[in-house]
Amino acid sequence: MPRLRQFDERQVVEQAVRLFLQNGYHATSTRDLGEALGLNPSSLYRTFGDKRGLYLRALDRYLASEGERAAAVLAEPGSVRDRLRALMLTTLNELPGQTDDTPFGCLVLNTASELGAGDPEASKRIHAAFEGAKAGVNQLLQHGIETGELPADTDVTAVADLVSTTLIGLRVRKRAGETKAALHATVDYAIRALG
Amino acid sequence: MPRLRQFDERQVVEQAVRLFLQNGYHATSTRDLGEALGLNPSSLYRTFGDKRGLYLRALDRYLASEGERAAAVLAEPGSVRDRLRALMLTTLNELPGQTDDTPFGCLVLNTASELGAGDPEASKRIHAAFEGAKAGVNQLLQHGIETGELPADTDVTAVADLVSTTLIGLRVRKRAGETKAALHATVDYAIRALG
DNA sequence: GTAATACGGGAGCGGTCGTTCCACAACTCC
DNA sequence: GGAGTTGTGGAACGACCGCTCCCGTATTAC
Repeated sequence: MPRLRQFDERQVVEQAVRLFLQNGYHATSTRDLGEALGLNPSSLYRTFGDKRGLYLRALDRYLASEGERAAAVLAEPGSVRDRLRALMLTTLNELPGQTDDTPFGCLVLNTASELGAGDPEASKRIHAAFEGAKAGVNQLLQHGIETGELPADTDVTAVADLVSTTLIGLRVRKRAGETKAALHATVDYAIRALG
Repeated sequence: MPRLRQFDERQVVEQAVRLFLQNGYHATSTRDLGEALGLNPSSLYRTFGDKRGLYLRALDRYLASEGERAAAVLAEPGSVRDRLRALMLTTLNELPGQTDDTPFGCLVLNTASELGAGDPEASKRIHAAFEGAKAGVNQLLQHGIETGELPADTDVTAVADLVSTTLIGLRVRKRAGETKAALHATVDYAIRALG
């Protein structure tokens, strides 16, 4: 019955992710979004409700793609150490289009820092992301114990907690503009610390 | 010759730190600041130039007080492990007045996340803070080796790098609203991981 | 006292914010 | 083809933004 939508919603949300990654929530105006997404205000508001709605959609999209990315890395063959290293390194990869002087960082962590725990919907997603990361590392470590790569008495919970906390630190340091060399060195230290 | 200033500049800057900690840079308006600081626009702008100037002053004040706090902890007597634990725990302490549902986090990291590497003056301060933290931990570890508390072959650079990255992760997790119990557990894991 | 100087109070500037509204276009169903 | 429904385009709303200006006031130097 109706007229068809003239834009790809998914593509639009992904573009919104980029904008929010670059400038954060408050510094990205609905006009910026409309222009970059090729949407006029009425389309934007009809589709996403309001700016916060679009932000949460972008956050969801980001979580999904990051989750896929992490799962793919963890599912690869190879030693646990290699996969853990790969996991850390992929979180440091650049999205195409971002420059070195304005690294994007992680939308989850940027959200946590900018909005704090004030927005309940955002908080839910942040904590889900934290738990997901920890669970992934946990599972990987467990696998390492089973194959004998890691000592049987490894405190999986503790190490997974530390590794995921280190991952957070790494991504914030990246957002702050630290060099790849420095971040890669930290990754090496972390792998080596596994013993 | 002139009329005396009727407010305590330092007190005003500290109040600005609190506001920026709570709401971030963009979500804190100059009117919010003026109201909370008891300053009308003309006084505010005469004293600090503009909003960004006040922000950088607040950042400087924050860096100074955090630096003092860290130095005090590191200078205390006791084992290296105890002091390292104390250092981590103090970064998780609450400022008076903040509630559990809007934890403040760290102004340095909030700045890094919200503004990215875009503001050169802010970036300078962020990197100085990172380097300072790493240097402090480094020095403490070195001391631990000299007293024999830590193994002589400890890779001080690597451990200091990892510990300071973990500190970043801890503070972001706090800002995200994680429980004290979870954060304290991570601190325990980190200390234990020293071997 | 008088001149000089910085401050306090507050109205108000131009601009941008998030958001809404409405006329019109495009599509499906009958 | 007409009715019904949804999307698009763009102007515009009230609120708030960072910031400036002006004027009366308080203080110091002489």
